[in-house]
Amino acid sequence: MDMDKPLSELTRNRLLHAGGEVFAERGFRTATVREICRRAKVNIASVNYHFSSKEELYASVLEYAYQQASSAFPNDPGATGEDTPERRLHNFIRNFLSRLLYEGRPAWYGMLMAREIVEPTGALDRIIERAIRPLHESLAGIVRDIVGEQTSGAKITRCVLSILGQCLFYRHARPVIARLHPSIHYEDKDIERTAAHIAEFTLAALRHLSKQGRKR
Amino acid sequence: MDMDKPLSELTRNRLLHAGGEVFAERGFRTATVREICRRAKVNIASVNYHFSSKEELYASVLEYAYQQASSAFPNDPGATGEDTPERRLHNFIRNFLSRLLYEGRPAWYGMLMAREIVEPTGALDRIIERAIRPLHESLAGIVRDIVGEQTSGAKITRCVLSILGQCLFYRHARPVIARLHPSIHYEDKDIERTAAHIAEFTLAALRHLSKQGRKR
DNA sequence: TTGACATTAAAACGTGTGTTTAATACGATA
DNA sequence: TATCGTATTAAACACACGTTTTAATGTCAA
Repeated sequence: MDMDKPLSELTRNRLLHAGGEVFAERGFRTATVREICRRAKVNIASVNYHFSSKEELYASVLEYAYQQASSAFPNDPGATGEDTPERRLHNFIRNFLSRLLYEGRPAWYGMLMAREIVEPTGALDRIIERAIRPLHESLAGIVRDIVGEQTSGAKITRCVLSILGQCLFYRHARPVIARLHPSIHYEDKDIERTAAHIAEFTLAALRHLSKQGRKR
Repeated sequence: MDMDKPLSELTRNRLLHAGGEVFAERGFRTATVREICRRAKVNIASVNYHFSSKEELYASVLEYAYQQASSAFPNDPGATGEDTPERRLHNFIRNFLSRLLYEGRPAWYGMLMAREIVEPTGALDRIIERAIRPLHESLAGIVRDIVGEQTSGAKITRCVLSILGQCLFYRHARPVIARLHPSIHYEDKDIERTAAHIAEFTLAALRHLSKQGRKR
């Protein structure tokens, strides 16, 4: 989408796109309507005309980003019935990381979700039901397939949180990681490397739990 | 410290304490000087008189909280030479979690640090050198003792990030976890339970890596 | 008691924010 | 072309923020 051609674009769409960028970069609170309008090259009153309020714009951006993300990054791309649970776990992790760390339009939702987790707004409940809970359940299914049915639900929950925590840390602590470990990058093959580590670390833990479960 | 006895307290200390609370709850940007002064029951100009600016107050709060935290939660309490690396890891995790999740004065630093990680301010570099890097190195030492000297530094770094990510997730995603898993609480024995899980999960992964290392 | 300095307080300042208002422009239709 | 509904815009509003200013008050030593 070319921002230099105002005559060919609808104002509303431009606000959605600029809003996606700015909210993803800054989060809801720090993002300003003026910055969004500046990027969209529209008058500041347009936000209230088209969206009523900054909050409604944010809600609409979330909806739009969700639609975009659903097709670009499905939750469980490996669920073809042919992959092993181990492979599905690895795919899940790589997929989730890509959403969080990739910097382009389809990544808005991942970034918006990561921000919402640590800086909750009124939209948190909707994001939980729309994205986080399904994510959690999908991952829980994979974990259960690996550790077996004898492992308690509470234990599986803990494992899911451990996996999500590892992944999200690379998003949330990015400035810190950049300072402590400049060799860790965020291009495609680095995301692959990160996913491989998390998958290996996690699989080892899950196999241990699987054996633990079988001892009872 | 009793906020209802203004005559017995110095204004500066009251601002430090109220600032500690508000910055920990809200983060630097969202915290307001007016809220801090309201809690401290002092006039708003006092911040500029005693601390020059909101930023200087923040920096002083960090310093004060750091002093408090250093005695209450030493980094490696198990380093008496008698504990096994496995036990030291468990102690480290429990200790770190306590800092992050316990809600009382000594926890300010952990909470401030957790916030700074996801919402960096000008104080980030200082916090990295003061707290995060030492934390990282301490943990890296423990990890190395478990996996052995043949494991690469890069791999150890990844493991450290995996451990920190698991712990910090409970802090950063607290509102989400509260909604998805209301049975996960944050009292002392719950922190213990969380630490036990993370330690078990992590030890299993590290033992796997230890064996991997020995195969080469 | 006086004077110097420190501290506190109220009011105001300067700037930024999201929102509102009224005027104008635009596009479609009769 | 005129009319009407919609969209856009500039200016203003109301409020919040961190900071400054100024005057009053408190404290302490001589």
